[in-house]
Amino acid sequence: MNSRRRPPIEGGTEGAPLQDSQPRFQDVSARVDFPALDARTLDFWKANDIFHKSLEGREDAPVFVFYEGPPTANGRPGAHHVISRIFKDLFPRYKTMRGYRVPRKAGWDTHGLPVELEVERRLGIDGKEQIEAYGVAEFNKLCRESVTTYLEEWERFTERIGFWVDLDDAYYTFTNEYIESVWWLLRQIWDKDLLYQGFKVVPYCPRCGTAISSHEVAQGYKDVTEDSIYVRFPLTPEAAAKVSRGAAGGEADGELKPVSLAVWTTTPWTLISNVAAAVRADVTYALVESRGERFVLARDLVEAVLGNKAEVLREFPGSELQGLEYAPLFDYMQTDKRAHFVVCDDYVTTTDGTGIVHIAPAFGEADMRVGTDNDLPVVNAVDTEGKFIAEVTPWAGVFVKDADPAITHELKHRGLLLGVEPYEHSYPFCWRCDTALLYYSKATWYIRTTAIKDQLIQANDDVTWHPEHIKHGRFGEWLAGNVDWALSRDRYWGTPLPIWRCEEGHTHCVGSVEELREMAAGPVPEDLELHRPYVDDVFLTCPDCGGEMRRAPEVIDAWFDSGSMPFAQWHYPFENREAFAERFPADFIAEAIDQTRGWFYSLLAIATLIEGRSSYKRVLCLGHILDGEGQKMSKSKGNVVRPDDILDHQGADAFRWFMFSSQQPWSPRRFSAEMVDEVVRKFLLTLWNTYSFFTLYANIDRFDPTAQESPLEDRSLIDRWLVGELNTLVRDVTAGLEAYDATGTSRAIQQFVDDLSNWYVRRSRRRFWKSESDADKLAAYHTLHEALVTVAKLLAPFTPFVAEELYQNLVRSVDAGAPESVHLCAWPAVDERAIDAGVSFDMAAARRVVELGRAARNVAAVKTRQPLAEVVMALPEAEARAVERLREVVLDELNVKDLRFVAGEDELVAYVVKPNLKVLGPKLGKRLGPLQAALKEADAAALVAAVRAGGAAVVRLPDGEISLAEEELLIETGSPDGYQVEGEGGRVVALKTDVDEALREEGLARELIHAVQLARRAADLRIEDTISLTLVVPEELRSPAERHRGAIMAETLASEFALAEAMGDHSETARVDGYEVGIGLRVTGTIFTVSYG
RNA sequence: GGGCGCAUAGCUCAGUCGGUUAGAGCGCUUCUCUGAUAAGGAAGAGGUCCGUGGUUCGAAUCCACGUGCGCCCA
Repeated sequence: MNSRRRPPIEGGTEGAPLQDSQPRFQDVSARVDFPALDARTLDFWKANDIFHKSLEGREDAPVFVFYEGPPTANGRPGAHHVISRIFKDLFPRYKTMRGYRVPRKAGWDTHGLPVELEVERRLGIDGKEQIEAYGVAEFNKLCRESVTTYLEEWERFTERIGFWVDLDDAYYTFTNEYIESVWWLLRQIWDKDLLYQGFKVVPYCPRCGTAISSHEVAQGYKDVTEDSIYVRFPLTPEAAAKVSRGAAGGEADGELKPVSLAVWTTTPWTLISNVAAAVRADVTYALVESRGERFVLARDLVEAVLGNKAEVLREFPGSELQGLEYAPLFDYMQTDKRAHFVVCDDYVTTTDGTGIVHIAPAFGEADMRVGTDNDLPVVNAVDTEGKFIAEVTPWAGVFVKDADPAITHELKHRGLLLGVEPYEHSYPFCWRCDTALLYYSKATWYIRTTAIKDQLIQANDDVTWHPEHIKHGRFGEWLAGNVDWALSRDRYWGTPLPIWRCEEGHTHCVGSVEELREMAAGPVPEDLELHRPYVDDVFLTCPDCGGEMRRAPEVIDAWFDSGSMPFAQWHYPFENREAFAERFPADFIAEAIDQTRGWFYSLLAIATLIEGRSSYKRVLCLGHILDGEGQKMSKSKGNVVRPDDILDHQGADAFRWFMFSSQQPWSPRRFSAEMVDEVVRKFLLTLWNTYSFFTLYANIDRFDPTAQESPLEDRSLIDRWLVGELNTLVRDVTAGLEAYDATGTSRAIQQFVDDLSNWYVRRSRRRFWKSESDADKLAAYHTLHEALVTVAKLLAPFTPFVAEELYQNLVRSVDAGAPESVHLCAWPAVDERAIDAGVSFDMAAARRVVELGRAARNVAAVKTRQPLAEVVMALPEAEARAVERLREVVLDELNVKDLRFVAGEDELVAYVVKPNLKVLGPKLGKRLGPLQAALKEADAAALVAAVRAGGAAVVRLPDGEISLAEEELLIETGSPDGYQVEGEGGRVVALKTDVDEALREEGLARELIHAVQLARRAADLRIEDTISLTLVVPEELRSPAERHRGAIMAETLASEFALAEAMGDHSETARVDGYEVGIGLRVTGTIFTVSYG
């Protein structure tokens, strides 16, 4: 047993063999307070301006361009903001270490409806009328304040999670400069004649008198059951004749029977405004007769609508119906264009109704589009309060939904009603007042993005998407179905639409403040605020007619603001033309997946309109955060995890590591404090303890990594193994991050740290303990130090705080010339020469047999503390040689005295033979089944003997014999007497389970040692305390205790040892091998004053 | 209602080109190791690989349809 020196613990200095009183590394407690570590790291970064140093002095370095998708700071940051901000941090940090200059300009999104709603809520007002009564100037002032309410909290949060971004140089979308750039962009679009005013059907709340934005509508969908009705649209005689052509009985009686289109609708009140009926060209329709009347409807729906009595007279494609005219049901409304005829459109389906859809362009988005495509009039019989207008005499002033029964009754009275059917569907209601929304057409400004659809698709082709499927999936299809961008909003707090119009109808789009001043009819205040209401007070002189021009009242969609950021963050083109040129387009952006139709689109669309290409080359889509039960986090459910709870307890690195390593970034992830705890235990603490272990012993031995070297080729196998694994890790993590794979890389690092702690350090512990300071010990220190330093660098982008802590202590404390921060270091380079496939192979082989041996021990129920005589193995030759080279490791791990190999596993096992399906499948086909049955019955040993002898195994099947070669069989094993065998994949490990008297006594001695150690701990002794040990043992344990007296004393630090009849002070009792043992301990001194021979 | 995605152990996730007994971690039970560790090791219990049908000698894997969930759009 080696004599060994114990490390001094706090205060244990008397007589310590340390000559150099200064430890080189700061002592590291095994206990760690990550939030405190975060705080001191943040202080260090701030005090030394590390972030800015990572940008300075790199003017010649290639630029890696990152765009910050601006969050809105009118609410507190939540757990879901953590994920995007840490992914936005990971890759810029990595690229910085790869030598790039990565400027990171922060940004804040400040406009939009959510901001207004928040202010409305705070003021206790509701709706546009009340805002105007309150005063737009004051209202907008509050909006401006609102978006900065939580700015400080956001900034603190951003720093706290370690997101490095330049907060001091942030862009805000509400500044005059930003707005001016947006105006310039709109002017470019205007000049291309792509900005126009049109009609849009929007969801509208008739009670609130306001349009409802789509995200508000989404909150208000409910499943309701309403009466739907089937009505007839009587075809004109000419149309009826065309449809009836060739139908049996059509001409027979000489007189043409009337024919009606069968039409279905869930909103009878829209029939007043009907202008057309739509069919689908490629659907088969039928002319049918039912109870003496003739109808046209989709063939597949005949039975569902009219029952099985209907007789089909004729079938024809929908395209045949195109253009046929019918008599309008109501004539209250005049039309200024041709109306009331059949059109074809692919949006018609045959899942409900009749396959013929009634079209009222004023009341449906699809209807509006069909109307536009077919040049139909827009007829609107409803006022802004949702009531019928005066022309609709019977129901003038009645709320449309309330008129449904009367309209239905009227149709029935006129013989136009075919039936009424309750219909369940989801319908939107106002989220504020719960009134059923109406779809309503409304004048709106558009960008004609459809004109550049092909360019958009082409621009998207150059973008790399993570995950890949979004590119041609969700996003690609969204682009393919592109509709014009509805740009205007009838609101207050937003970038004002820079369009002025005179009474003659001339319009002008202003592209700069300077132009505004030039065109203004009167003086413009020097410090004009470009928001409403101030900008509304600026009138221009019309260049065409000299009349007074007033600004169109709308503001623009806030998505246009954020999508303008590549330009507007620089006040481009009025300033910073170079900065823009250098930083367009972005190499990388990252946001949550819901931005596909938000920022990802607005960025792409605006850049394509202006520059003809995408403003980002690569985009990472992030999934949403769910709670521990997989429910969406929402304030109303109260299941929101506050980031501070995690940051204050587990720290930022734990939060980050969880996000990186738990799931792919784009999958929705469950999240709870418990899950982060697991990350802390499994990864951060494992790493920390390895680090703590290193500093403890390195300080005792005054190890200086800069003083001496340990050439790799002179190091032991396990050192070379670790260095090889380390370099493999560097290679894999580098390749992974180049491919933007955070999950695979973080998992690889975690696996390495596990191997480092639980294999390398555990196996090497005694090398650090031993008292001789030889080359082997030095090599162990170098190896562990290199591994920890390299891991710290690899971790720097992932867990920047703990990486910094390790680096400062492991590198900076011994090398003042090293870079000031781990984040200023170069990314580790792979030393390909250190990757030795042979060494990896050897260690993997050794670890496999150790696992098999441990399994065998457990199955045989022989404690590891009980030494065994031998382990016998049958391994493939290369693995046997590998295990031989690592003989000592295997012996120690398995606690056996000897290791030997046998040539063939048949010395150790009984066989089971199975067919090798991969080989036999293609050869035998359907005969496989019978063969499997036959092999179960066969004499396995004989078959194995036959094939091993170089021949073939012959198996009898019902349809004849079959010869099988060795490679066509799989041979498995089972256990002989006196041994416990475990086998797997052609490897067999047999542990000799017989225990002779000497082994038994040695085992008992180890049991005694263990009992004494437990007693030491129970008595709260320090590690370095030496003791006087008294044992009271039964007769059966007397011999082991005496025979292994030296080992017991050495292991338990006993300076005196006696076997006694009765116990003294500090006595404990323990059970050893079923016997009661008394243990007496008395402290006699410390290790440092005692030596062992 | 439409588009896209996901679905494997109680939970979180792997599973390569279609192949033999579907794995890991956490949790649970039992055992074990241990004076760096909040750890480590072994075994056990726990599986309708969402369902149905198809292709194939063979499907968690490929195809079709369906169900559930998420996102986006209605």
